[in-house]
Amino acid sequence: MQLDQLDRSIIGVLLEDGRATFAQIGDRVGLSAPAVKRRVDRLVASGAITGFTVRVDPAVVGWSTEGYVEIYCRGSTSPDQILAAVERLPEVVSASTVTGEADAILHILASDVRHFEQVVERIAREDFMVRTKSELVMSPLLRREQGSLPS
Amino acid sequence: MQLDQLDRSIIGVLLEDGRATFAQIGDRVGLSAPAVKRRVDRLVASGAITGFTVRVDPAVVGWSTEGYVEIYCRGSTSPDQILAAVERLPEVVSASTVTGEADAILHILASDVRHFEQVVERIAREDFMVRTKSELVMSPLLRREQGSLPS
DNA sequence: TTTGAAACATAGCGTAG
DNA sequence: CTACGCTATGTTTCAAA
Repeated sequence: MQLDQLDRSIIGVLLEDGRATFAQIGDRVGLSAPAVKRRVDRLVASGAITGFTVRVDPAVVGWSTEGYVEIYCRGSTSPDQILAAVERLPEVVSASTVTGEADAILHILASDVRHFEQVVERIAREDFMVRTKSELVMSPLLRREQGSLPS
Repeated sequence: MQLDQLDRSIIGVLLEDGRATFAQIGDRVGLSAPAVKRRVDRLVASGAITGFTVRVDPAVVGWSTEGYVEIYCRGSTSPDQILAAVERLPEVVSASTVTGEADAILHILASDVRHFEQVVERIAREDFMVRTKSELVMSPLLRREQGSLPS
């Protein structure tokens, strides 16, 4: 789907405040509330907006340990195999195949270091896995996952 | 702040649907709408909930290139210096100091590979920087940033 | 928790580009 | 024909009892 400038402005407002009313959004982008609603509905239907959520402080809700795991797989491993292995684990928050030495990077949230270790062990036991390399987060300096639009 | 089981259930509902009405949340957790509102207000005031947003498909919106950059700094570099350097760059979506060889991992969204390269170059020019190691995302397999609660 | 007023969402309809 | 604004009605929010 193709977004025009109005769609992009609306998404920009919603990224800042996902509960902004249609009238508030309309004031900022120059449309009436019903017009904004129609566009938001269309953005949701088309998949440009995939959902509405809250941003939560991970430490407060109990995800106090965070880390990245690079995984190295056998040459014959497909992305689908990796996905099938990680999507069962709710602690895996994102997974992507990457260029470079590693085959994929996983982002993991766990309740403590022990829990993190258990998750890594379960991943390491997959039969396509050659080795893993973990990096535990010490201080989260910046966290604005998907917080703006390209200029 | 300490969360009880009700708070955790409310956050769970809001993670799935950030626009759920207080009455809908109440139905699922067993409270009246005003009672839910009071709790949500308290969760926001206490910082457990840091905001409301939309989830957006990064590709649709123009962030079609994604990558991770490990940075290696001089021994004397403080986390604050790293933060100061990256928070100016809107393309840096998260930054954390980590254990292991690298000092920090940055998660970056860019509009294309050229743009990504420019961002990495700007980071590399910081005077505390020794070297960087980039991994470009090929396929995003899984993306549920902060999508659930610890069990 | 209930209540009632104000704000909001949302469908229908007419209009302009 | 698509997208807008306006208006009317049902829902939700929210503060006070």
